[in-house]
Amino acid sequence: MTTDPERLPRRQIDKFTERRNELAQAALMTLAEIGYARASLREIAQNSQFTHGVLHYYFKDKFDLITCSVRQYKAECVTRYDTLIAAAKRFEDLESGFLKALATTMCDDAHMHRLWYDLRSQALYEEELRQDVAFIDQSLSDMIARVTARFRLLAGAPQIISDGEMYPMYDGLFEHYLLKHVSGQPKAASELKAAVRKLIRLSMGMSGAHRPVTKAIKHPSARRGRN
Amino acid sequence: MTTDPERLPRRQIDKFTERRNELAQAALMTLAEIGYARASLREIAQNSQFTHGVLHYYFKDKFDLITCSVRQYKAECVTRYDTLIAAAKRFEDLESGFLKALATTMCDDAHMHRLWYDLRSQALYEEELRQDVAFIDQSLSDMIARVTARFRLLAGAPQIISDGEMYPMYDGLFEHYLLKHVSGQPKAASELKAAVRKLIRLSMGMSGAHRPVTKAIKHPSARRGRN
DNA sequence: CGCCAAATTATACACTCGTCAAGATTTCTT
DNA sequence: AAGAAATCTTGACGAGTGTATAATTTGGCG
Repeated sequence: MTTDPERLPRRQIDKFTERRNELAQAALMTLAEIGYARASLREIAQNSQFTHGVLHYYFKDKFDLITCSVRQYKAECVTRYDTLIAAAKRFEDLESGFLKALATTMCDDAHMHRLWYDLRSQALYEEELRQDVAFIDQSLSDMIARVTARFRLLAGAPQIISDGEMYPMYDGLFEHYLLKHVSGQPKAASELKAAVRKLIRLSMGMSGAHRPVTKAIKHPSARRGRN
Repeated sequence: MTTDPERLPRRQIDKFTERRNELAQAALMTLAEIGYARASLREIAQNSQFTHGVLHYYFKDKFDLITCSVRQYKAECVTRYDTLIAAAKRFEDLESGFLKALATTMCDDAHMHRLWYDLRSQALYEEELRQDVAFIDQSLSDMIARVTARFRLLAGAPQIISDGEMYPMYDGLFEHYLLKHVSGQPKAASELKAAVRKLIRLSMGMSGAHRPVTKAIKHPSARRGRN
């Protein structure tokens, strides 16, 4: 029988959830490595410092472990571009920084991203996953919304497409070039940047060739540093 | 040992591949129903009129069966909008027809579409799947390219974004609203249509509010044959 | 019909899976 | 230090998997 956390003193609850998170983290590694369908409890335990039996001590069942891992995953990736947004004062800086960050995380965190697409696809079949997946999707959509809002502010462009409609397009591009990257195509990252750049321009009513307006935010003092 | 088709008379080859396709079709149903990860050979056979042993008579192994099914799947969906393209003479007709067809297939063929996204996600993990997935992806991209080319022709708009970059955006929207639809959101279909409509307009340099130009194909006779 | 090969079934094997419980070990409290 | 509680290991169970092979049925042809 799993210990009921509600009947434990505060100190033990901390330790309990602490180990839970520790195991969830290890599970996350295994999930990212071999995928949702192939990640068995024994395999997950083997990538941790415990044996497979302990998983049932900290988690009700496999699904409890998976969802705990997934929630942990979300927290890692949702604020990825926020410092970038806060720092960028010019359209070009935000754009180049965003594109570079996108391409970098696609390559460096490829395994985590593919896990996300794996889980989201499984949510098409397993109803139990949908709530968590929908929450993460919304978080990512919000993140894109913050970026695009900043883009519009810096370029002085109006919003001609809603945030909820914008995110799936970015996501479609990311998923597409992620598959190309994982498949070993070396140009996937640069192609992602080029495609997203066009989507940014499109979504703000700029033709691809147009130079961004960079509506003099405050003082248009310096125009240097193109890219 | 599986019978080698190359050593059989022509008549038996037909029967052999015929049954192969028959079984692949049954497998496709099961795959769409319960997903790639959960589709066992016994489950697949149970949805056919045979027992699971016969699968190894017609297929080398499970992967051989899966890929055969996947190739069969592709053939069904790639020419979906071609008659629509050929028939539409005005921008508005093509647009409304395309949007309606998109929404209809998303609802009616939801299980097949979710299988496609399932398989594409699994290709992120299983290298053996990537070639088939890449081929289907390219076929879908070509299909979108034919549609958008027709859009541009009817609206007299220039191409401001490449076909290879356009497809993932359409696909991202489709995948997004498919998940919403499968999750039971009744407005998913109409939201898909609204979002794709905006993407069409965006990709041709029209602001969302603008009425399509419908550059009166003055003398359609001279433009015939473009396809 | 009788026969042989193709086609199909039925069964078996070795393996992995999630789950569970009993026992061993560590940690904490008093 | 001793007992109690928390934690971890070990091994087992039944179900399900892909694969392989022997047994059986089917169908065409001399």
